[in-house]
Amino acid sequence: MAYHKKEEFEADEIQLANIAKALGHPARIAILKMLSNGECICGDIVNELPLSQSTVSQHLKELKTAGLIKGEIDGPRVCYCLDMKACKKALSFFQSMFKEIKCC
Amino acid sequence: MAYHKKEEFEADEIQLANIAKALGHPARIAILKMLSNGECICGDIVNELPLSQSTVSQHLKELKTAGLIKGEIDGPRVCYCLDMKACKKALSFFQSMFKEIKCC
DNA sequence: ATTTTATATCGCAAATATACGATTAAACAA
DNA sequence: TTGTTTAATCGTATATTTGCGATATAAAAT
Repeated sequence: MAYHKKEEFEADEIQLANIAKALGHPARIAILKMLSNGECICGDIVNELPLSQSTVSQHLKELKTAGLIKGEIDGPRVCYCLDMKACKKALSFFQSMFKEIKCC
Repeated sequence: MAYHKKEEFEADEIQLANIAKALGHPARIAILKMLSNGECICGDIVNELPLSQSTVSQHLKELKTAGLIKGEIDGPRVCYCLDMKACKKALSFFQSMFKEIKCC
């Protein structure tokens, strides 16, 4: 029992942790970088990463679940985009986290 | 074989992902918040979190390994502090990540 | 209607993370 | 020295993540 006590923390701590967790793998950082450079098509992302198609798809799903990206069907392809609202919120989370430190 | 392909990514992607991963649990977010509020003593942190002493110690170790905090022995206690240099670097990483988006 | 192309999902194996109690170690107090 | 307090580490159980190939699905082309 009790092998995850995550729900005992405050909502905003959980939310920030979830976003951070989604960023916690180099493949997902690389994906976000590509998206922010305009590389949006799923297949292009698959081709650039040293991972199989199914693995990349899973990473994309995690980013989508975390709310950081959105996928839009474009013919036979899927075009992914950063969700700017969510990204900005994440950034401001991090900023407030690291600002006004009163520690030793 | 090959159950982690993380080393095949670029160094800065790995570095950012490691920092994000360290932030990817609400307990560690809560710890960083306490530290930034001047609550530095290990025992105080243990008392405030709904986790056992050993578990909190593990979370502290992860934050230390990620370079986000430093521990200093203070008599029988240990005083933890944010590593401001590392935190600022992390923040600037996130900022550049979420800035200048040219996506759809 | 069939085939091709692009993406998602399933099922599984290995790796890693999370949590705890028990134990150890280190500093201080008596 | 002995005991006490504080924090780290060990051992272990369970949960989650990572990765792949195989399969399913859905749109487009033939």
